[in-house]
Amino acid sequence: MSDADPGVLEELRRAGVNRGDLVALAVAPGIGLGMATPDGSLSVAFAVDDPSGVVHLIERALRPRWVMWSNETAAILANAGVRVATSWDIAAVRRLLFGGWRADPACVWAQLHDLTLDTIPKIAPPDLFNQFDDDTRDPADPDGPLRRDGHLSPEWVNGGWRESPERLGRWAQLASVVVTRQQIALAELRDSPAAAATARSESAAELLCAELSIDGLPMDRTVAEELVADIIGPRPRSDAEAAEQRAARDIEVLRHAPLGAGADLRSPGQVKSLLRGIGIEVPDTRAWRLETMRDAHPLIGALLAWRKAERFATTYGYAWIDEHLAGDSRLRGTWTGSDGAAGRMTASAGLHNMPADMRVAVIADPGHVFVRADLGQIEPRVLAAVSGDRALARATVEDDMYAPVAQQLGVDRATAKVAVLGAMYGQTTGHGAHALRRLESAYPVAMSYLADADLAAQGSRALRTYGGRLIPMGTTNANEMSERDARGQAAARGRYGRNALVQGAAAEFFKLWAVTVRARGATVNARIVLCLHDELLVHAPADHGDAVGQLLADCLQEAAHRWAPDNSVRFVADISVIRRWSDAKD
DNA sequence: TGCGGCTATTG
DNA sequence: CACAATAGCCGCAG
Repeated sequence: MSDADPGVLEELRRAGVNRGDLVALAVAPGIGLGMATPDGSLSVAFAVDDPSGVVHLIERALRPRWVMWSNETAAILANAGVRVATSWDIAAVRRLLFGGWRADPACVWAQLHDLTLDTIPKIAPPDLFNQFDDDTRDPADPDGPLRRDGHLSPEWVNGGWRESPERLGRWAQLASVVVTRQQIALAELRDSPAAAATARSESAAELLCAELSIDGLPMDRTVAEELVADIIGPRPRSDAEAAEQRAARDIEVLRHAPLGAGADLRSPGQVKSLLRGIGIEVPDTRAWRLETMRDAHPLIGALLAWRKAERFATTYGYAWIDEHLAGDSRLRGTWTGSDGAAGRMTASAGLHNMPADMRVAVIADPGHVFVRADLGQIEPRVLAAVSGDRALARATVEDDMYAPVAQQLGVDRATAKVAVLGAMYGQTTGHGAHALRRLESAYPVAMSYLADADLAAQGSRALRTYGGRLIPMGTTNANEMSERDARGQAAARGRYGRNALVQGAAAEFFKLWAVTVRARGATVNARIVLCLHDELLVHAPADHGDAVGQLLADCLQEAAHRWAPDNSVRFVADISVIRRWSDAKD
């Protein structure tokens, strides 16, 4: 650790930095570190090999809220083993305020300074453009981060900010300017009083994402490979052998076809022709459709089995294991805190859509357990909370809220469930239509909340979730399509908007729960290893298994109280302590 | 080579 | 077979 450390801590103290105060941070390993406070009381920059070490020191002494341009900073810290408690993630807050996906510094800066996004300068080819570049520079500060037109310099944005300690200091200063403007913008959202709280939990979720990407999901390679072998056979030793296995799988289906009828089973069109050859006419060849005609011809069953094997061969086979499962028995993907639409967490490497069969290979380390918890009926409970429907809220006192809803509607439970889900997804036709009318009279507040969202989205008007996240509604070019198509598109937007408010609020609540668990679990070495929309998988020392289970339940109540302070809606979770993910009962 | 369509998996 | 996502392969346009 550098000699500068005690000094910098003193400087923060002198500047009056306390627990939870905003301190903007820019780090570049091997170069240095810059820090600044929004009120200008502190601005430091110095060279240091391991900036994360300095951050760690300050974190232990003061625990400020670290302002970061994006979770790249969180990743640098976490890679160095430094896990800060709280942050203000500028990119995450930008997505909250303005929706969409783009959140790079140039874009954030422009938007908060009322500059149009299409005037953002792009990086120029070095030799061609240098002569013109001078025109845009600020004569008083030619190498500075700001251009005369107010935009950030593309040279700075594209890595120039980390070239020297001085530049890191200025980069942190700019971040501290941005955070103040973001706070003002959040406060101006009068219809979304929760927005500032959402900004903090979404920021913490970015810290969690950086850690999830680094930690990975415990997975036993031997068990995973055995499972793959059971389904598609042993690992091929050459490309030729792989092709042989592939052909052998194809034969198992094609031997049921009329003599000479060949088809590429990977081509939906050719499969349709193949089926026509055995007297089966279908609009598409999806599994649920073929399942209903399994008895019609032995080829159908063979084809469905082929599909399952093919899925493992192409997506979750040996190549997937080799690419994503590291030597330390961790399956790693890249996590993002908020997708473009409704704000759910997403992950690559198939972490969110891994076949359930693969869960047998997700095994806790020796001496450890998984504590798994999944929220029960999260979307209808969230609907009750965000719409403020007292009648629907009363139903949430039950573990199974569909039971009282069914009683209220005078229908059976299955019908009630389909009706509620249909209302949230926008189904207006078919079997659900009758029960939907009953729903409207029993829960008018919740149903009109959904209908309003539907109507606004149909009119391409942007929406905000309960937590304040903007759901932008793209306008489609209606004069390029028929009247019928235009109506279909509007209806699709309506369904999308209706669902986005429920799914989006549920995602925000889930993240608040997750970051609460992250904060409280640290003291017993409990680490979240998977977030699955309404389910948390926590890896913890076996001795603490039951305590962590209780902690997950406590954190849920804490999150519920902070998120919807009137406590009218009850949230429930199913919690179990297990050694393998597949041991959880569903 | 890029992209829309189809398919499968998860919540 | 509604809402969301990631991911692979095929077929077609350029």
